Amino acid sequence: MSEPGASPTHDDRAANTATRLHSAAIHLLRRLRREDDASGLSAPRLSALSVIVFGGPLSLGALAAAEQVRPPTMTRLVAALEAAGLVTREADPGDGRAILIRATSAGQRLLQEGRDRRTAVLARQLAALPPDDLATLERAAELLAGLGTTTSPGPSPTRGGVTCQQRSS
Amino acid sequence: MSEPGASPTHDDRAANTATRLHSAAIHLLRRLRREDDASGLSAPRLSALSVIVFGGPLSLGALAAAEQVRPPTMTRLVAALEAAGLVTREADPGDGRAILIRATSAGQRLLQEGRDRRTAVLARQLAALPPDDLATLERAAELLAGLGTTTSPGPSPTRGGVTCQQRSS
DNA sequence: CCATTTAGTTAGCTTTGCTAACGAATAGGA
DNA sequence: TCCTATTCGTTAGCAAAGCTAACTAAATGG
Repeated sequence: MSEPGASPTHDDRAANTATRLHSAAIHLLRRLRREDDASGLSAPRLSALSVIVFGGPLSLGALAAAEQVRPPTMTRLVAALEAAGLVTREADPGDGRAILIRATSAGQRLLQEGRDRRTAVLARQLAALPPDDLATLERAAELLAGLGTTTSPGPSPTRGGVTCQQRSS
Repeated sequence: MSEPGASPTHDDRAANTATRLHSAAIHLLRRLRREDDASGLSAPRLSALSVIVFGGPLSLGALAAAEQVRPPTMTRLVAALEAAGLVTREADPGDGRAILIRATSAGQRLLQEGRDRRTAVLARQLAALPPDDLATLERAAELLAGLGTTTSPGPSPTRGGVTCQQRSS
């Protein structure tokens, strides 16, 4: 990038870091996916359930938007969660077209257990790091979460009615 | 976690950070996937091509291991890359069972362009960060890449013949 | 009151992951 | 030397997750 030997510019470092974060994200998720079997819930389902649990009852469209997925995809995910007894689908009293998706107590319970199991491997690896490295990753997670939400200038209000940032898993 | 109000333990912070990194990785990749169409190459193909380009000619098994994927999955990915003229498959002169996968010049070119495009969005966001935040993420990417390779105790030898750590994108 | 828009679903396709089962080639022991 | 492991890659077949296109039902609005 730019002159070899010259100290890299800010933009060069950004591009390089973007590539490496991209790679890291791919491999991190591939590793964590191995733990899915234990909970019986795949990553997309677990992620959607997480939004439902923490984001309160919400519509399918809002859920799809929060998960950055098209409505038909979310329809299928919700159907699977409903079939598993983890969420319910009720008519929205204020809008006959919309539905309200709500987590059951079983869903809340399973989320906790499943997510814990899923991240346990990573947590164990992180716990083995020296404290300052862990702090670096803590801050990195914050920064990465912030990247997605700062697309619009200004303080940006509620961002779709979902509590946001709550969503983990 | 642990006592509310008490300062969190190292393990608590590790668990918390694991959850947030997990979430960040999911959403980061979902955002970047949107850029796939431009290069015509999906994330798994781009990632595999990257290993081939930077990891030199290597066997299918080594490639599958590097990508943390089963051999049949890699067979299909390589077939797609070969059909697109991005890699070649030649017989290994030293082992009649194995094959050597090598990137074509078209593959090298496309990797560069495709990966740049794919990470451009992220790179732009990163470039907008203050230098010390960018440094934090640089270090985080290093740490995350290191997590996957330190599973076995001891210095761990060649790990499958791949240069390792070379793999970017 | 009818036209337009919006919310969700259904249908159908592609890609990616897996396991199981197989053929071919290598390695090692009797 | 020959016969059995083992290993490498492929094929076949399945499930999950993503998409677009097309549809129904409900709400909006002129």
